[in-house]
Amino acid sequence: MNTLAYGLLGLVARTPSSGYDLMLQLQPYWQAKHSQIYPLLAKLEQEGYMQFTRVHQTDRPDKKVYSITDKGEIALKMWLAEPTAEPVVRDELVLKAYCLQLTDEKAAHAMFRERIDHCREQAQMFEHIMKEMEQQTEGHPDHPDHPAFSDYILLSWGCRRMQEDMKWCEWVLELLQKRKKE
Amino acid sequence: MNTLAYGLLGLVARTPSSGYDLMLQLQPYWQAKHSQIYPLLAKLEQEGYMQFTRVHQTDRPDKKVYSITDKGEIALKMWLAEPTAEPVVRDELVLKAYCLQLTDEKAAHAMFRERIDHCREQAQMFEHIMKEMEQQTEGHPDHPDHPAFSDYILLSWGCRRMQEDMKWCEWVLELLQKRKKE
DNA sequence: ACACCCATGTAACCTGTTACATGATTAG
DNA sequence: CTAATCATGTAACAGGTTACATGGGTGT
Repeated sequence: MNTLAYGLLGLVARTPSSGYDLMLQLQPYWQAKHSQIYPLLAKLEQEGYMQFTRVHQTDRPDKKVYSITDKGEIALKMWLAEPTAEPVVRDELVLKAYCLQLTDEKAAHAMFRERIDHCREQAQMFEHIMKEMEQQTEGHPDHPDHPAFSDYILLSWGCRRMQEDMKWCEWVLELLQKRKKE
Repeated sequence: MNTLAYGLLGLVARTPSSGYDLMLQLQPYWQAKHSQIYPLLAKLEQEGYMQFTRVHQTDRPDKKVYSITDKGEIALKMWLAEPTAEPVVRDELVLKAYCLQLTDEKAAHAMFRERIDHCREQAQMFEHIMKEMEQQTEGHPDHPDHPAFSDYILLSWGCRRMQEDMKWCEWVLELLQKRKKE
């Protein structure tokens, strides 16, 4: 049982879903490809943490809809009580930033511009989902008992991260401007 | 040649260092254990990107001090011009946050408190190094031509990230307070 | 005496990515 | 007709962690 396994358990505990759907839901918060998810789901099912029902679809391929079992829910609750691992961040841009003196202004500028564009895109995506959610639920889901509460705090996390990353890049670009002027 | 390899190249390009030292320098920005670094350095040396000299020390074990070669510097500059990969973040706390409804107040509270403490510690570490740097260089290294400029922007990155993470956790804790009151 | 820091390395294992494979439906 | 989306899977490989292994010096 690794972190990804618990992440999947957490998702199916809320809403029974197919592997494909789980992959898409998880993507913004834990990068994992389908090739990692499908075998893991099979393993979790074999070991009794999940169960699945084959759902026939006419317009689309059939799918396996996984749902959590009692054993799965117990394991999930135990995981939640365990100490949390520290986050792992691996950002190539940070390593590149350390080598800024080896680049020309143009390349340095492009590097941070690209990241800013990427972050803006992602932030807008998060914001868009949040707005949709607020309309659907008719109000701000900022209360812990609101069914969409955890979705709300996760979206906020993603949005904040992107905005902070953007700010840092913009700050670096401003400092880099000084090179030209002086 | 993977990202870690370029990260190591970037470090030795600035200051020739031992594997042990590289591991420590890299830790805050790219988590890698010595067991990954040592074989990689050997490979980079064999392929001509780095060279090393064995340095004898009386009070401590001997060390291999790696420095960059011309081939290494060319490869490094080419990497800098290539498009940058998107950052990878894997944070167990985010997955746990999605399952908040399955936990009691105490566990939820502890989860975020622990993270806040961790972030504060890290942020203080970054701030401390920044202050030391400012004293050594006698002034703010916020100019791109300053030799400590890239260290400065990396430290700022680390500091900002920790502060933002803390803010998010505190925000979640505030929202969780509502559960009790109402 | 025991633990920690410095310093380097290997081996086994787990995690995650890329590529291979299939196939139906829908949108441009 | 071509590309994208939905849907599931396997195989090979790369990246990263944990454990094993060694050994001197320093601090408590």
